[in-house]
Amino acid sequence: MLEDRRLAVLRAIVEDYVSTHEPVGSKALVERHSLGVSPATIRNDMAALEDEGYIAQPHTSAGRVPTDLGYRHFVDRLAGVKPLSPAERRAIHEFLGSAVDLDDVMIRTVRLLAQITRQVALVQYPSLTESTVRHIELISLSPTRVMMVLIAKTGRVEQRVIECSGPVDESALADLRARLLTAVAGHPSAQVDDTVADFAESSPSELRPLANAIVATLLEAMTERIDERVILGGTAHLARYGEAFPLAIQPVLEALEEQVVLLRLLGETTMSNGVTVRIGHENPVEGLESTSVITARYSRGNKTVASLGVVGPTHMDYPGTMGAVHAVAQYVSRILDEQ
Amino acid sequence: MLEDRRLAVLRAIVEDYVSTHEPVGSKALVERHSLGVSPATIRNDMAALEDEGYIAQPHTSAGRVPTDLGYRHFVDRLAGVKPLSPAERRAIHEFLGSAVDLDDVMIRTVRLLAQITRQVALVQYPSLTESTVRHIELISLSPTRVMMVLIAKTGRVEQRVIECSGPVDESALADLRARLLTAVAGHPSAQVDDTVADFAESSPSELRPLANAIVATLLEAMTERIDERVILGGTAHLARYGEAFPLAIQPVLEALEEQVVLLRLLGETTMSNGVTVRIGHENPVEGLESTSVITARYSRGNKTVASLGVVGPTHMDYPGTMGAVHAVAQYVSRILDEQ
DNA sequence: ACTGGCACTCAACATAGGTGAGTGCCAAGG
DNA sequence: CCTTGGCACTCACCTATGTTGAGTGCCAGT
Repeated sequence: MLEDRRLAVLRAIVEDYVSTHEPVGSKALVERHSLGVSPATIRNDMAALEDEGYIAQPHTSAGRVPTDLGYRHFVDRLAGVKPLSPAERRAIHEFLGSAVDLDDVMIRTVRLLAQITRQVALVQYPSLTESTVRHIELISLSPTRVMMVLIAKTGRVEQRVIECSGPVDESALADLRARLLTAVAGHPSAQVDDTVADFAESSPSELRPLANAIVATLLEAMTERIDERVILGGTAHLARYGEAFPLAIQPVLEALEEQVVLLRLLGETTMSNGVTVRIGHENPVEGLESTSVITARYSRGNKTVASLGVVGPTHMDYPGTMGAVHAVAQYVSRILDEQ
Repeated sequence: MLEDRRLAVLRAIVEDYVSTHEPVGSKALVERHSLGVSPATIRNDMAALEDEGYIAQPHTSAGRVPTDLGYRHFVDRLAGVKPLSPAERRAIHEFLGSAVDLDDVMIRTVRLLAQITRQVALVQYPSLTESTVRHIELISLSPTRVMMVLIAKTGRVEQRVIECSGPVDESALADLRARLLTAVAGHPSAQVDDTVADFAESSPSELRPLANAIVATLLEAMTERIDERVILGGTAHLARYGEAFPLAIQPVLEALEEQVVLLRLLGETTMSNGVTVRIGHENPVEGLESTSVITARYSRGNKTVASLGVVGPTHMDYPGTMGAVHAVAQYVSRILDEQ
């Protein structure tokens, strides 16, 4: 009972602070929420909550502000995930549905997520690794440069430029291409290691160095992980908080420019269903101590392939943002299945 | 003579303001530059310069600040382009030289440019349109979905998903692929319109709708302009100016999120050699009234293909930035030639 | 347990005076 | 005609000094 009210007070503080962005005092609380007790009682509860570390005072004689721990409690116990309105769901579906290729899906997703959450959005490319080779093309760019284009069965395309030690003529290249194709096409990637080695050994000795280079590049390209790419959108939303908060945007912008950092943020998305919330100092990244990161996994078929999410100030609307991230992840999964 | 000194004063004002970011007064000017006259004389010159619109006072009894017109004059008549140091040139060459493919070149370029200018960098993808088809691959993703991968002779790769009205079996697809390839491979794009129409007409009637869809997608993909992509880097540098200046970052960040805007900024790079500078309100873009944009074209072979540049506050170091943009454009051209 | 009352704190706002960098103008000198 | 020192003036900026009021903690009374 008593414990119940304390939690209600914490919830009320978080909600008020998120909407007003100003420290909330006992009097304002009883006015805005019907708690049925007097400000003095609330003050006692607040003192207790402060002792337990859920809220803090910026300075004496100011209202209270939730701490990271307070938000954590709010997210874990007090708040649900706010579902999107039908209109929003429809808009998402239409917007993502009209994407023409994978790049387009990714770009649209990041824009969409940034727009509906009004926050910085991150989207990781789906991992499409294990795949058999559909076609390989060798293109002579200059006498000593060959470009290899690899098309996987899933539709992934990789291109690489290979340096040759000496000039290579077209007919030799055509020969290599034909033999390479029979060596790898259709074979699952596990077998390719072997068949491709045969290809190199069976090549005429004057082409041996080039064949070896091709094999090396091919194997590297096949294991290349496209899901190491993360795209970013909505950075302008950062400026909204501007100087108003202990959210100096410079370190945040700097952190978000590092692909490695973005991967780390998305990579630790643990919960396989639902959304992951990392609050303030819980973040494993320097420069993002006063931001929260909300992520979700998305899937293709029934395998989870990658993550997406948003980065915003710790005083964000958690239920709404979690709902949006969750919904967008679902819709992306659906779109990818259709493709 | 008199005119000469006035220009020297303008130059001194621009240089001081750029380095201190504070309005510069007559006394400070004579101290920092050896102009050989007294502050009173400078005051007269300043009054004249103000009448002509080159400088302005933020308020009465403050020093002077260059106007957009003042910067324009400075760039056109007074400043040279500061060449980079050998160390910087070496660093550029090494950094760009180790790129593995086109995407990598672009990404490295944008990072490099942002880093050395300490400003927001833009890089447009090179236009690689006019090109003959090297190979076309049709891949069945699901019974009613076909993916087309198009490899151009220059190494450009485009992929498209095509919806079929009914299921298509593998053998029919193999047939289409073979005939499509003979119809377009090696033909310059001008002829393809015709040969490809023949292909569609000669297809068996049950495949006619699919063949037509393929042709439509192919023609669209061939005219697709890769140079409509612009990548962005170094946005964190915007925050450095922060609240200190009439450079509210929000509108700038917003503007820079629009691909269309970025294209417009880079697209109007007129001077075929050297660099283009657009100052403050000269910019054709809303939200960038208090920024300057410095761009240069880069080339492959001896054709200019696209532009790159930086966006920064009007009070930037013009000679240094122009030198950096120029040098990077040159090095990118060189790298592209080598590939 | 809850509540009303009360003294206390302190950021935020406002007001007022002082300081100084900077200006424009002018009359005198090259 | 250009330059210069002198001088009165302006005004952003800083500091000092109230004043206010939202908010608190504590306590005695229900």
